[in-house]
Amino acid sequence: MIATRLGHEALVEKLVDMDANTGLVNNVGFNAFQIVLEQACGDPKYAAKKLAGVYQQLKLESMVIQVNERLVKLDKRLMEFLMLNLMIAMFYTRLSHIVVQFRGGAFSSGDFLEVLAHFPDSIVSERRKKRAYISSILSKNEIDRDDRYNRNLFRRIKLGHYIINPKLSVQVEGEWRNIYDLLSLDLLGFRRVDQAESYFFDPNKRMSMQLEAFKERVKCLRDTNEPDQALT
DNA sequence: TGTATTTGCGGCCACCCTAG
DNA sequence: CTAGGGTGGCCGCAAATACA
Repeated sequence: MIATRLGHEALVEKLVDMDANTGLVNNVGFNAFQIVLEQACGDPKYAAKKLAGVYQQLKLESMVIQVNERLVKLDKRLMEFLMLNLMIAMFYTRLSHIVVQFRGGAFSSGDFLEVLAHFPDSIVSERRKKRAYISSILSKNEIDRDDRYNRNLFRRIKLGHYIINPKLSVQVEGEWRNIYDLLSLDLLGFRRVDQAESYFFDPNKRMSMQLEAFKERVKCLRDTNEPDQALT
């Protein structure tokens, strides 16, 4: 994990060859790939120079998730695969800011646009970096969308703003975990310092209130089947 | 094992809605 | 009222499957 964080390609290769388990998660619920993405999202230089090498060495294939008692396989070639992992990767660093900046907001196409701009074309084609395309993926996989290939990955909480479907589960170390049990809602608003694997809280009254409201809403969506009142 | 048919899927594009 | 962009339909390719 440290090796991926630092973008040390040769070391990652060595570890993967030694059968290091890339599915293990750290204390905030991230696996090696998601740590790579978090790093890439916050550091354009890392995205441009280190990302491609480490990405390749991790030898990703696919991930399996569980939604509505159905198993859904996401192949690594699918944009959905990358976008779900990006949402996870941006959970602590970016989501907190968005929640505070825009009342009742969450991830929007602009967040992906901004972050993907620094990704090399070998990982994301130019076409896939366009706003229209990103929007269409978000929309297509929104839980209420009537689309043949809707994978129910996202929940829209207002126009153009999405979060990971609160009823989505991922398999971690052989166990099915709800995504918001794996990612710690209580750590929203904390930030990572330097290369450390831990997060620190930056206290701010207004921010705390917005974050509390957001956390409550997500918990409610996860635990009930009521249609979301705030969505018009 | 080669060919036909089906199904899955990515991406293009136009319409329409929303915010300003 | 307008521009920007979210939304959803659709087209055509490619992989999978069925069948001889």
